[in-house]
Amino acid sequence: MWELLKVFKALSDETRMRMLHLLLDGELCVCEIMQALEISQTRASRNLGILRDAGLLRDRRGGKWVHYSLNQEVATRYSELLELLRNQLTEDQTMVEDRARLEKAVKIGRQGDRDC
Amino acid sequence: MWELLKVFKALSDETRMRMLHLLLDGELCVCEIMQALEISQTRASRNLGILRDAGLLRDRRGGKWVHYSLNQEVATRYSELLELLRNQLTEDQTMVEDRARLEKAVKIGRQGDRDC
DNA sequence: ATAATATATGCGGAAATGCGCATATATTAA
DNA sequence: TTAATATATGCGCATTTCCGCATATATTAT
Repeated sequence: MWELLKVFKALSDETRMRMLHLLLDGELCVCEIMQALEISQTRASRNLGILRDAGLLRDRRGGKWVHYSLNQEVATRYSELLELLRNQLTEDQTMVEDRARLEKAVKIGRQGDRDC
Repeated sequence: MWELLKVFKALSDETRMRMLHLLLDGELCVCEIMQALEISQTRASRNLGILRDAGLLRDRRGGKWVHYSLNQEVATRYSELLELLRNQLTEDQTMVEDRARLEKAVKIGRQGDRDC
């Protein structure tokens, strides 16, 4: 019960719902998410950490960047939840805008560019 | 998005998860739920109201009692969520105990007993 | 080595949440 | 009517949550 409760708590926040929705389509780094959602670095990092601690995301460092993606094990156990997010949110105006900004988003400070 | 967010917020609380789980098996009045969960009347009423306001429950007055049950329209839209609750919680020790207490629970003050 | 970039985190304050107490409201019984 | 029962709610307080600021850490470039 506590695991499911932690998952619901993690999902009960607009910022985190938007993050998770973007991550349904694949791995992203923190700076891409900040740009897509137009939020501060602190806010992005904190909320991604909450989703990770709830078991929904995993992270992976690649060079300067930390990449977040769905934790497949948990994502499978709660696939109904993720489908719900996809179905109910994809058409939402906020999500449309998030995805539009994500397309334009760039990993900042790319001189060097090793290991994106 | 706001509707789904409200649903997640409503579910992100232990008391409300337990209530909803009991209500998966059918309509209950406030005093039955207080007894099953061993919580105060205030706490029961407040949290049932939150689940109702999130659209998950409907209420119906019958005599002295207010009966809460799943809002079928919304429960259908979010059936995946309810299935998740059922699958992940039914075996949980807390839920087993809640159901045991519910079986023994009685509508208090039954002299008269009109309209249960 | 130093500098620049990307992310995480301690701290503090503002806002939201959870809940008990007392009380209000609704219904029924006498 | 008054009394008893079932539920809802205003208020206050303790706890939690959210987030910005400043700063720490990690990595890469020079």
